Amino acid sequence: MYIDTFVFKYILTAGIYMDKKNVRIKDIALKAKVSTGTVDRVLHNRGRVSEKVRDNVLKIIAEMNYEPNLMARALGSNKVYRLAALIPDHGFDPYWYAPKTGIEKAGRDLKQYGVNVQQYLFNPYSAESFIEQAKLVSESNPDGILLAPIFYREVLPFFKQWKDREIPFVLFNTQIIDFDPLSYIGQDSYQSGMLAGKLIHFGQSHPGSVLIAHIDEEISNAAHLLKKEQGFRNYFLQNNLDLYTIIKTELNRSNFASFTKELDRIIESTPDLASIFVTTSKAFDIAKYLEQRVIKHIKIIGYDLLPQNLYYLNKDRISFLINQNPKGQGYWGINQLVDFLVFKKAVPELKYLPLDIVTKENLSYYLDEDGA
Amino acid sequence: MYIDTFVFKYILTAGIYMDKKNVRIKDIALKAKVSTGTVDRVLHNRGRVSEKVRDNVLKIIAEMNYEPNLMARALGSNKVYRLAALIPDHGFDPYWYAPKTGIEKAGRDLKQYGVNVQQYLFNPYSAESFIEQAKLVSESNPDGILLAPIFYREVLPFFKQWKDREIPFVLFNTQIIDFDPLSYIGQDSYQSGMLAGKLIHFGQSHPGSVLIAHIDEEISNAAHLLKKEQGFRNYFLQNNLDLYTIIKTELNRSNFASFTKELDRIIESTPDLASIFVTTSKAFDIAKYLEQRVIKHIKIIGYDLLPQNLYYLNKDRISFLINQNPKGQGYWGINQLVDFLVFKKAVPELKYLPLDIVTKENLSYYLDEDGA
DNA sequence: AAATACATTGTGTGCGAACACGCAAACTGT
DNA sequence: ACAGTTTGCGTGTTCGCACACAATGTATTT
Repeated sequence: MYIDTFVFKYILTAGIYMDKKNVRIKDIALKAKVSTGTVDRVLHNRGRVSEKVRDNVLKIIAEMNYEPNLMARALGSNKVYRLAALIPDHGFDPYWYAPKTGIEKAGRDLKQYGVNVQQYLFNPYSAESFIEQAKLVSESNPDGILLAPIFYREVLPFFKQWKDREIPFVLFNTQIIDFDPLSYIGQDSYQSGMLAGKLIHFGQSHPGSVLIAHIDEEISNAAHLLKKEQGFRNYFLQNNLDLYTIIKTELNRSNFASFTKELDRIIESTPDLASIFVTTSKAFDIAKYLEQRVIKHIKIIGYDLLPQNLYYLNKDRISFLINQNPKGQGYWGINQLVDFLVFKKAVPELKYLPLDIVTKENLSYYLDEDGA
Repeated sequence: MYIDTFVFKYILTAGIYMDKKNVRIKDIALKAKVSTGTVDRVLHNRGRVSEKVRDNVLKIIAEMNYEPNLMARALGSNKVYRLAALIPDHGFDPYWYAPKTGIEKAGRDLKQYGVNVQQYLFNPYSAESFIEQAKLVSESNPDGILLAPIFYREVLPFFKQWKDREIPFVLFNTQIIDFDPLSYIGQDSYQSGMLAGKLIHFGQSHPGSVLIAHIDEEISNAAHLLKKEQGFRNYFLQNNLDLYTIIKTELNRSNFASFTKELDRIIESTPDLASIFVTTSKAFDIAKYLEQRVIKHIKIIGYDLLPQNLYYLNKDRISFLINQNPKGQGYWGINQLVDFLVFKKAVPELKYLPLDIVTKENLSYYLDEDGA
């Protein structure tokens, strides 16, 4: 009778049990007195196996605590997985540069597993552009899709189509629960609003006015922003900080004159304004304005590590940036697809990434992180 | 002539170049008109190869941009790597629980690569205990070692020994550059002091007194603490905040009476004390003290997500905790060893982990993170 | 009783790299 | 000149898994 030598190889040394190598299909076959082919059939519900044998094999698999060797699996199957990433072009909004790099990093890391990521970029301000690229994605018939579904109405037909064709898709940045996606990767907007509230409250011990500024050229992300606002307001409510006055504005960067004018109006009419919470990644616009007006006492909290934001962060014009980890969103999004497709693991349908508080002093650690 | 079909398989679709699968040794052999064995010899400087062939193969390797398939490599070699982790027992100091879990997570993740991690725990307050466990590590003759070298003098002979025996070792938590370790994983203490300075300054816009509290039963970590203090002080210096008075104390928890008495003395003699920076993971002791004395206006900044700290963080008695990512230190430490031993990658000799600013509102994301 | 159908189980090959082995040609020395 | 050594290179097996294919066995039919 054949017995693998390794079974004996890694036994006790000085009473300390050394984990032996993992159980293989072969070991199970041996113990169950069947061939590896049969074990394989049981494991993958492939072909037919008699009740009796199946039950026995399953029992032994459980007993021996079998876990497949993922490397051997990936090596053997040698399949190429083609993934599509459908994201906005960062030429239109620099925010989208980070997810792109995360996706690219994931692509590099996973290349050895036969993963191939193709990007499809669309104009975040044009629904037609989105539809056009989404069609291309569909036509390319990928094995999985990662996308930032910022056009709710327009994306739904694609979801339906992908679901019918059984192509798994992972969302990031914007959460949509229709047609149950494989997974959503992103930030908890409400909670990040709370966090911003905490930071502002901490930096402003004496009550005063606080401005919430929504700066975006479109309202396509409105759901996000409103959740942030809600979280922010609730922080002050829950902590009974009713001496703080919260005011709010919606600004449009495309018209610089009106942008400035509106801010002028607010500053003038709110002498006790001490902090501004910018719900989008455009805090630098406020910082620039304050710099021009030589106003130094107003603190800014914003989002995302865009170069323009970092410029003002390093000048201490922006106090904190909340990092929504956009690079990580791209990175983990691809990883979720691969976990599902290649490694056949169960993937959580919701993955919130950390809300990092970034300031001048700890910035460097968040810049070139490995996407992890 | 034999040509692999895959070379032609993944070519252009609609003008988009699809990355083909990775180059294999076989492909190189084919192009260089030698056998795979020869390519292998060139790659590993194993056996002898004529100048001419060697140069040609090297050229083609570079040309084709060959990258070995790590999975195939690990699968084939089938070696068991035994790693030793030499860390303090968290029974003596709960701080060490997190690194332990990180090490364990890494062990689980890497088990499939034939990695086996054995822990050796020592009493962080006993040099003898450390020596004893370090000896056990040496005797077990591991393939690699991860350790928190908190006893400087005592660890040096072991470093020498391991270096002689060519056992790579990675340090975390405490940086020691003698006998050049493979890598150091940890935090930048100076920078974290700066960060604490920023936070306290932000929360205390009106000048006042600030207390630096070193709380530890031993001074074994003193180098750390001093660097933190230095960074902290330099924040105030560099920003010309000379209206802030920085005072300092060293407290000892083992004697509760004197601990309380010293704090009483400071509080009394410093009426404008507004913030306390605790350089160790024992901020909860200060929080408890302030709670007992019903003092609410003094803000605390501390380190590390110990359960006791979290208790006071959630009660808003501690404003912020700087997370030194102890779990990540363990996790990445093991990973460095594996990258070096198993995957034969180059590993950075210094890896600083992010200094996360943790508050009640973003705590949850740092608690059950995957160690990444 | 032989032929056929179908249910069940076993065997063999390939994935990419590592490495042991082996064999021929080119040297070496006496 | 011939045995022995060194040099230079090719072959074959292994790792664990997936999957195609081959080979059993059992039941039903003619």
